Amino acid sequence: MLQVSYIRENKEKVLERLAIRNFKQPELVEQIINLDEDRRATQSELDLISAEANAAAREIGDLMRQGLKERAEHIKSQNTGHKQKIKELGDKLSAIETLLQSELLLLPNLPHDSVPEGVTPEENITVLEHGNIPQLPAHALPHWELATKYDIIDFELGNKIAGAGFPVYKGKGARLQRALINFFLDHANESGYREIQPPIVVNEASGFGTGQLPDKEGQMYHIGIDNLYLIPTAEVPVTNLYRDVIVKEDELPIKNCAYTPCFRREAGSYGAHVRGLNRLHQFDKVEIVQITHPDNSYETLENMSLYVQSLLKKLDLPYRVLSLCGGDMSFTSAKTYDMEVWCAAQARWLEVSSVSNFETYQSNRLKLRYKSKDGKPQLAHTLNGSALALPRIVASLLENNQTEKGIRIPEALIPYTGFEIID
RNA sequence: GGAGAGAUGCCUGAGAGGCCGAAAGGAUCAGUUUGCUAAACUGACGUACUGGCAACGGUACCGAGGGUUCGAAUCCCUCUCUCUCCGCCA
Repeated sequence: MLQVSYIRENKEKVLERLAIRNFKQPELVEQIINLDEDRRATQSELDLISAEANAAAREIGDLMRQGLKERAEHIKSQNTGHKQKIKELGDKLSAIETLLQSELLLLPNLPHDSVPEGVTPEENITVLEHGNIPQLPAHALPHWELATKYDIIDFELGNKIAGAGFPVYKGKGARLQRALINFFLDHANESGYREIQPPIVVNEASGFGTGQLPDKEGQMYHIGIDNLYLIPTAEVPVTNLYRDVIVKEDELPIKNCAYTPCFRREAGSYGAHVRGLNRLHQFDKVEIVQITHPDNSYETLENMSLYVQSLLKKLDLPYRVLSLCGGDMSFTSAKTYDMEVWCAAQARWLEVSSVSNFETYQSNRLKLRYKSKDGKPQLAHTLNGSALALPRIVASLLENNQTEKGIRIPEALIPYTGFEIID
């Protein structure tokens, strides 16, 4: 959520930045500024009357204590209108605030100056490509056929147990999952991320804190009886650890990571592009989350990008890095890099990570601040990234590394799997 | 699922209609002092909105929302959450 004071003082800049992301309702900015003015006027009026009422009450109290009951009664009779007025103004104020709040929620984050203009994914900028596109044998198979061939992932069985999008991993398939999780966690730990094991259900307040609620309500599984949501990403619980928190400046940066299963309803998805592991309702992911000083967040974003790339290099996966254009970035992001891995048999790039700087957009909602030794509390910057999401990594490992003898496991992963080939 | 207790500042915890934005202790920060570690003493020490160049003011906030009252952290109602005991269970 953007800060009203910032919008008020930088109206032109806000409009210009929103245009970069092709935002369709620029009139909201004007409305918000007007509402804010209204809010402040009402607030002052209310403050003034409250001050009068407080003064009168104090005087009555003093008089009562002195036993001057008559004079007290006199003042009482003179101040009968306050209560009514305070109530009216209070109601008016909260109505304005509710409206203001709901309009603020409709404004996306402002893209950073370095974010490319554009509307569609085609306008994303390829920052770099790394690795060689593998040459596959004549009868190369897509991963969902390989999964069946080697009996490592069973989509049918998942259908029976839960439904489409809930695969069952078996044997070496299951061990590969576990290996990847440990591989990712170990590397995150080595890079200074503290490991967190959070709840995988969250309450409403947490959903609001990171912005999944109210807009993405339909994308989360909701446990009605207890009013809890299955997390769509570890970002939600791990970032919400710092909701309503003021940290000390010298504690920054805060680096946390977590492995969790992630649950997404993916309502409305269908078609060939979501076959196999490409898009699931439940998947595993290691997430990295940082809270930084505003001065450092873009440097941190670059470092997080490099960190994710280092994982892909270790796994020998050809990848490219995209800088998302304004129109393709998520609502809450100020700048996002997507990492895509080449899936050889499908012959397409698949997104395996998304690294974003949210600047103060999340922290404003979370009320996540830092305090310098002398200064006032300031909003911190939050960043996160997948490091990494498993299914598409598995898909590309299967497709890219298929040989006559079986699926070759990359060198760096063998200590984790305990086997060199899936056959 | 049954019964009970509770929710106050960074933490512990007092406060039971006005003198309460809130005692006291701890933590933290600044200073004084002692040779170091440490201790003692002094001072500072919530957040948000808002007025003002500033000094300094105003308002709100004691889990949330309502109510009673001239006046509510304190009384009443509703809700949420936490804890304890019993039951069930990994």
